[in-house]
Amino acid sequence: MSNKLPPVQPAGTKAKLLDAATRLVREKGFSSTSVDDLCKAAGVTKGAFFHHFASKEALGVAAANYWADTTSALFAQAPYHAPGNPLDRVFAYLDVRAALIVGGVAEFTCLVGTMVQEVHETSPAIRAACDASITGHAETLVPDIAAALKAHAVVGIDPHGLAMHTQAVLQGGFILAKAKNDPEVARQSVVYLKHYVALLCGVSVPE
Amino acid sequence: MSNKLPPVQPAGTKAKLLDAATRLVREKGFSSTSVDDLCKAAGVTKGAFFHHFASKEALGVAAANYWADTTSALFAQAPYHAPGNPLDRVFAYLDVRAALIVGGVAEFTCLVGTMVQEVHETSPAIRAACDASITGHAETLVPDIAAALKAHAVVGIDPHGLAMHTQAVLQGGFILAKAKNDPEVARQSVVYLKHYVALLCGVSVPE
DNA sequence: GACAACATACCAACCGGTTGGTACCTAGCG
DNA sequence: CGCTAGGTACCAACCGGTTGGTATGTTGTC
Repeated sequence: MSNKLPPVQPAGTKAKLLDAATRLVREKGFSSTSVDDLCKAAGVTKGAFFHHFASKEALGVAAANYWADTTSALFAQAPYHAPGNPLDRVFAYLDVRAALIVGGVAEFTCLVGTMVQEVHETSPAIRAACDASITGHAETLVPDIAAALKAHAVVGIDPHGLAMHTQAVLQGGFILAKAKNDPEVARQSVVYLKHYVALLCGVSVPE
Repeated sequence: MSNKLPPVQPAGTKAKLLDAATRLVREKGFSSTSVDDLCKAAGVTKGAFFHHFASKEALGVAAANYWADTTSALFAQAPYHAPGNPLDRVFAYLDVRAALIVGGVAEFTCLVGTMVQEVHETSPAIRAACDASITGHAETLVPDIAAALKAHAVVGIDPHGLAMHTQAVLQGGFILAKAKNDPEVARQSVVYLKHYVALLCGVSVPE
């Protein structure tokens, strides 16, 4: 009956706070989300909050890292790695991204893109964590992009730059979706991006 | 010597507040910019603020409209309308946009893109004003885009959709520039967009 | 003397953060 | 084995400062 595992029992106070942050910050922004809001949403007290995080800024950094972890796990097991052809994997990635843009705006938008807008000048630590999340994800696309460009003899395009460009299109689509309160404009931008990749590689856009 | 024009004399308290908002909101975000901050930056008292604006939210709406006015005046007199060829005008527009992406992040980023991220769910009035600013600017590009597509016999592309896509690329570039604290990534995304337009129209990218 | 354009002083609510304390688990010791 | 020392996890109450907003007063102009 001895239980040597982590002493916690229900779901982890820290994780509950991080989950609450992921939701609330995307709804209201970082600075409009108060520590009290977070605690209430997570069902914990403020004492517990400051036991786990030295400051609200520290929670911001932790939330960005948590976001990087959960999204990279999501994309690692996503079905877009299946195609044998690298270009088809790139197309499949963009299809997955477009398919994820559904429902309420706060549900499909990017936590770190939202946070970095607000705090890029006031919190270097959060800014760096958000940058690491975005850039780290973009880098996972580079092998497929590089292989696709090479296979189609495309020259003069930097795979890293194109990977960052895909993230720019997604982040910009999120902003437009927020402005219009409608996901459609963001999905449409992914279609234009897919079209660009197709033209670049000299193939017709699939589907 | 009788002056029947607006009774103001120096530079306009309202305009000073709006200018301060344009600067501070891009630096710190909307909710982190307090009414006191705005007043101090504009050199006016809080009584003056609430004389001109019913609430902080009302200032947000006014700032979005002010932004729409000043940027549309800027782009109306920009040199990209000169070329006789519509496609060249589109390229020139993108060159102008890229050329504007210089200096500190808060200086070239978009006020309404920043604001709408934060308040899209909490302030419908500000959200609508930001949408009007972005969409209104995008619509000014439609005639040139439509003419360019027609001149090059491109079918299946909606000029309105492509115009919105250009704004998505710009807004996304701004976010990446904030994350990296470097304008270069935003300029680069404009280059990819220009490349897309060139491929679409079957021409080589100029310069 | 009516009215717009401010200024000054103030307010209740809320902010991030701190305090002192409690409950519980584990390690070590005799 | 019992006991205690120390650490982790958490809580309720509180703190000084800041928040958006207001009430009231003053000034200059038609």
